[in-house]
Amino acid sequence: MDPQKSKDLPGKTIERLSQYRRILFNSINEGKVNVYSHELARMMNLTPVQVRRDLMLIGYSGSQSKGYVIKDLISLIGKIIDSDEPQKVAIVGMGNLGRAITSYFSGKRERLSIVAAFDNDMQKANRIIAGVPCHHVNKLNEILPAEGIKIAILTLAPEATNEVAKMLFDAGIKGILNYTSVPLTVPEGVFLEEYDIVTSLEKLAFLVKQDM
Amino acid sequence: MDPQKSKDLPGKTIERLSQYRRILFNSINEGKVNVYSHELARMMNLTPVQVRRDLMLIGYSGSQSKGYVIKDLISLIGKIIDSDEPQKVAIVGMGNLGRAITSYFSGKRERLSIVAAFDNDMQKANRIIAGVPCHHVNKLNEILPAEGIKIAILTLAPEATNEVAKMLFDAGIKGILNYTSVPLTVPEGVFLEEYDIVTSLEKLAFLVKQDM
DNA sequence: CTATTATTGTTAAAAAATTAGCAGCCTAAA
DNA sequence: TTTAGGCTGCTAATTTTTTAACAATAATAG
Repeated sequence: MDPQKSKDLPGKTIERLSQYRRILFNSINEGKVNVYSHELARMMNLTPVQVRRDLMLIGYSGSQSKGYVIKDLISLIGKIIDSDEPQKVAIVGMGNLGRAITSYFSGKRERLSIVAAFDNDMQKANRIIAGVPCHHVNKLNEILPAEGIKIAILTLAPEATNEVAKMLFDAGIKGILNYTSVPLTVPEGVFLEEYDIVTSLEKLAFLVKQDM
Repeated sequence: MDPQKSKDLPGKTIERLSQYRRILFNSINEGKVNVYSHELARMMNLTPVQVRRDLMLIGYSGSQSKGYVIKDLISLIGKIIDSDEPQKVAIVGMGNLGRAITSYFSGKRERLSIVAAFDNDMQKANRIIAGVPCHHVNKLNEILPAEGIKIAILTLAPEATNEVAKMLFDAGIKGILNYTSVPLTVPEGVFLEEYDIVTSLEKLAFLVKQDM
């Protein structure tokens, strides 16, 4: 596909591409070779039109009779969303949530892996936690540039968030996945994804309440 | 505000209302009484226009000179998104993530609290974990209706997800917050919020890569 | 060989969410 | 008093995302 184009893929399409790929890995393992848009749609809980449109945007063509060739599609999605060299990720804050996410990822992906953890608790420094070496936060400045880490996951206490975020920017971080309850402001050129559990739960509670 | 109206508040506005409220609690604690749209916007990392629009939608009016009265705003948001009686939540799957979320919530909110946990590991049944009584999943059918639980958080292994989801629907669950990597399909009348860590991280990695 | 069916690819329409623009109002200073 | 400045509330425009509609195409059955 035209590499120029992938720059302006809609954000939502990127998210779905990541999910298509994972779902399709399962299908491959089940021995499937081809897939129709309506099948993929049902697996992902979308409409077939949306699937076709997403695939159109990335320039992938299937056949009218057989649908899409799963392994080709997986490979194309990889070409678009994966980077050439593996990307390293740091996680900051090794409380319950930090450990949960780290061990969830541990050894799961090779192109995108958590290679360093940080915490402000001296007890946790210089140990391996959930399979990842843990350092004291004051080492951020050394380790991130040295390891070439550009992406960080934030799972720390609200009080510390802003201060640590600043350290991350100084250390050259370009992408932040913020699981704190503190809304972050990032400098120009840094990407931010935020997710807040309480918000989702309150929204859900609202919808359920309204419906009664 | 007109109760009819709150039915069709945009989803994104609901999410922001939940966040406004939490941010405003902090402001109150710092002794602030009034807040301007641009202040609230900066705290939340939004534009002032968006803040004003959200507040317009819920029918709240501030004053041109003082902005909004924080405690009134908090109270109005509560009237809209909270339900009259406290809502009970169950969490299914007491692995790392399940425990992390549970202990994060433990005792934090009164109107919305996790009151029961479930796991398919017999070892975990009939114990208190992260402050919440844990049962075996085969008790779902008894406990959820008995306790009047309408909302469930899913933090279990992918293999088990679909089967357990079905049990939840049968037990009368009306809202599901799905943290599994399995996309769910829910029956008519059940609300679904999904969030997948891997997707966010892959999207972020894509954006960072593209930017270089 | 032709008609039928089911699928894709794409353009166009619709819906949802954000952003812009500005009238009107309050305050305070001149 | 009058004027200037800064803020809200709202309508309209824009952008983003989803959905609809349908021509084109391949396989299949008759």
